[in-house]
Formats: sequence, structure tokens, C-alpha cells
Amino acid sequence: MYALVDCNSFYANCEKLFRPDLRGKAVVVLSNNDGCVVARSPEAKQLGIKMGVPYFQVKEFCEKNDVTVFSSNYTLYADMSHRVMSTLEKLCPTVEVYSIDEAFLYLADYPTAMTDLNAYGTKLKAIVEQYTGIPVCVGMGSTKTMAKLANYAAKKHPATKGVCVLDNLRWIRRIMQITDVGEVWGVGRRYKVRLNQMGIHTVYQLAICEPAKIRQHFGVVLERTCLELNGQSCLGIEAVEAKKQIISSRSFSTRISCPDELSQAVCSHAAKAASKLRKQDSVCHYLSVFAKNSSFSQTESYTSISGQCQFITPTADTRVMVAAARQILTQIFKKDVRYAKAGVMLFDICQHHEVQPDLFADDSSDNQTNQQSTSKSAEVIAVMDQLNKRYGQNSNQQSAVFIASEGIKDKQSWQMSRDMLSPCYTTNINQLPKVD
DNA sequence: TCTGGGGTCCTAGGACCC
DNA sequence: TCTGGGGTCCTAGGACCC
Repeated sequence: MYALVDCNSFYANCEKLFRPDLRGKAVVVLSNNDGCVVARSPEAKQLGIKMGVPYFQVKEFCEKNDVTVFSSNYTLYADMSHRVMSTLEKLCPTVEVYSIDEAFLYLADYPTAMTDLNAYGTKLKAIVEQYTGIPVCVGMGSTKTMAKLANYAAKKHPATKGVCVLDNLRWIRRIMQITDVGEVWGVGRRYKVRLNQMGIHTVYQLAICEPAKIRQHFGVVLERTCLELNGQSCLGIEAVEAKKQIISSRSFSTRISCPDELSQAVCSHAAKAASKLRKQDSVCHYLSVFAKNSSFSQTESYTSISGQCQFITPTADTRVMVAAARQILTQIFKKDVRYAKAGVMLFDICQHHEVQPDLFADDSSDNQTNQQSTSKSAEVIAVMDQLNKRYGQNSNQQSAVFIASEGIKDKQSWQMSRDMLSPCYTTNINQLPKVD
């Protein structure tokens, strides 16, 4: 038996938590750069504001209807997420944190939960809400896909009071019959269209399909979904593993054509990617740089540039990676393009201790010197990481110690806009909420 | 004027191996 | 004229997730 605990309108509720004056009012949270709506309180959904809609299209509507709008404050959301997850870990021995706002719990080995699933679900919900202030819904089923479905039902149908246990066949069938096939975990927009064309509209219709037929038309992934809907578990609890690919990228608030400005942006992304890499104790073999103009423009043709390089000795050294990124950019740069976004990707990532030294590396200087310089470089980076950990970032997201070619962020007019950013209530001593 | 930023897995086809 | 059988690795593209 699996449970899925999913926070309700997570970002919106993180914001509301510290703003009691917004209780009962419509709140939306925007994506980076204040681009799109990515979270809505129930009141905002009620008003008909759609998920993912570009903010400029609803800005006026929000002003007229007293909707409070926030820029994304990931520092706040990450901290609140951590509180929710650690609460769950106290309540169940096996927890898989699936995303910033949801987690799977594996209940089969946990007799306390199994004796009365409904009571356990209700308890989970109440305790998370009491400890963190974040409302959640709980869904339970014999497989992960069923737990997802149950969670959807718990959110959708008020009669469940936020807890839905799919443990008897009549109830399972009923929920499946009234739920659109597009709500199934693993059925996206494209598959929904194709399933509809085959006459499959409800979850129930998918569940009673011949799995082999589904495999033939859609592949093994959807076949598993189909099996999972029949109670045959194909997906288990997964351990957190190191990323196989790391990306750092961002849209600019204004367009950039100047090579120096673009270079600063790319260098910052290289530094950030390198830092992510080190956090998981990895090194990478390949680094690629990309930049592009807006794909929405009517007047400019879509232009994207990219290039990559290989590190003979895989690395996670910020200085090496920033230098490489700069070098690549000078080779691929095209002028007269109004760049809207740039970034850096890292591939072929392996653990630090798995590295194979290069047989043909230049070791004309004696080996010992070489090893010393390698460990020196590791020391420099370690000191940099320690300083940055201790002193954090300033309000412009600039680290305490950084590579000069990243530029000074205060002076970069293209940095992302976050015009409606809330304070970091829980992570910055100067921004704690005040009670008058 | 203004449209996010991450990730994963699977498949088919081609190149190549013995 | 006839042209095996079994396998790996890589890449691009397509789908999905939050």
C-alpha cells in the first residue's frame, strides 16, 4: 500500500501562511521573471485564472479582482517543503520525496498504518497541517499510480475531507468511472488525445484495456500505468540518486545583444552548475552552452546557438568550467541577435571517486607536483564553497565569493525581474515576520 | 513590450563488433 | 544466384513529470 501526500496549492499557501490578511483571498504565484502563473489559491482558480497563463495577459484582471500576486520565492518554498517532508519522515519509516510539494509513503511494512488506513491518513493530514501550517491531501492505493489517483480524488471531491483510500473494488471502480483519463499519472496531453481517439475517455476505460494492446500503441511506459491501475505494482520507492544531467538557465528580463553581457550570464550559469555538481560529489565530462532569442517573436526568426566541450579530466572546478563556458561562447556567438535566454548544461556526470585519470595527461613536471596542484585547486574551491555557505547570497543572489567574469549582479539590468517578491520569512534573520 | 526551469525514461535506427 | 545470428553502443526525438 502506498500513500501520496501532496500539498494544496503549495506556493500560494507558503505565501499565505505569513500573510493572515490574505485569508480567504485570491493569491497567485508567478514563475521566474514574473512570466507565467504557476500556482493559484482556490479563490484564484474560482476566478478562472488558468495554470501557466502568461502574466501580462491577466495582469489587469488581477488588479481589478483584488488578486494578490507574488514573484517566486524558492528560498521560502524550499524551506517550507523541508519542514513538511521531515514531518512526514517522523510519521512513516519509508518516505520518497517526489517533488517539492509531494511525497510517497510505503505503508506495507508499517503495521500501525495498515490497521486503519483512513485513520492514519487523517492523522497524517492533521499533523502536517498542525506542524507546518501547510494543508495537504492524502491518497492511498495499492500502487503509486493508484495513490496518485486517490490523491486527485481527495483534492477534487470535498466529501473525502482530503483523505481518499482506494481499497475496495466498488469504490475504485466508481472513482475511475468519474475521472478523466487525462488525470492519470503518466498520461499527458498527447496521450490523452490519442486515447480519446481510441474511444478511451475515463480512467476506468484505460484500466480495463488489454495491457499488451496499450504497449503496442504507446510503449512500455503506459503499459505499466495500465498494470498499476489494476493493482499490479511496477514502480517502487526510489532512493535519491545523483543527477545525470545538470542545467542552469534563465530568461533575461530584457533582451541582450552585447557579447560581454551574454558572457557574464553564461559564466554565472557555469558557476552555478559547477556548484550543483559539487553538492552531489560529482564531476562531469561535458559542458554545453546555449543561448536563444524569443521563440514567441513574430518579427524575428528563431535563432539558437550552442556548443560544447569535453574535459579530458572530468571536473567540478568552477574556474575551469567558467573558463570553458566563456571560450565556447566566443566561438558560437552571433551578433545582431536579441538573446532572451541563456544557460549551461552538464553531461556525462560521474561520482568524484570514479574518475579515471588521463593516461596521456601532460605530466612533464614530476607527478608529485601535479598532484599537489590538483589538491591545491580542490582546496581553493572548498574554501570558496565554505565561504559561500557561511555568508550566503545577497538580495541579488550574488554569492559572497564569485568569479569576476560573472560580473556584478547589481549592475546587470537583464537580471530576472521579481517585482513582487515576499520576504524570506524562515531563512533570513533580518526578514522574520514581525508582530506589532 | 511582456510567454519558467528543471528533470527522467524509452524507442528506433544506424554503426559497429565477432 | 545465394548474403547469418547475436550482440552493444550511441544519438535524436518524443513522451512524460513537477
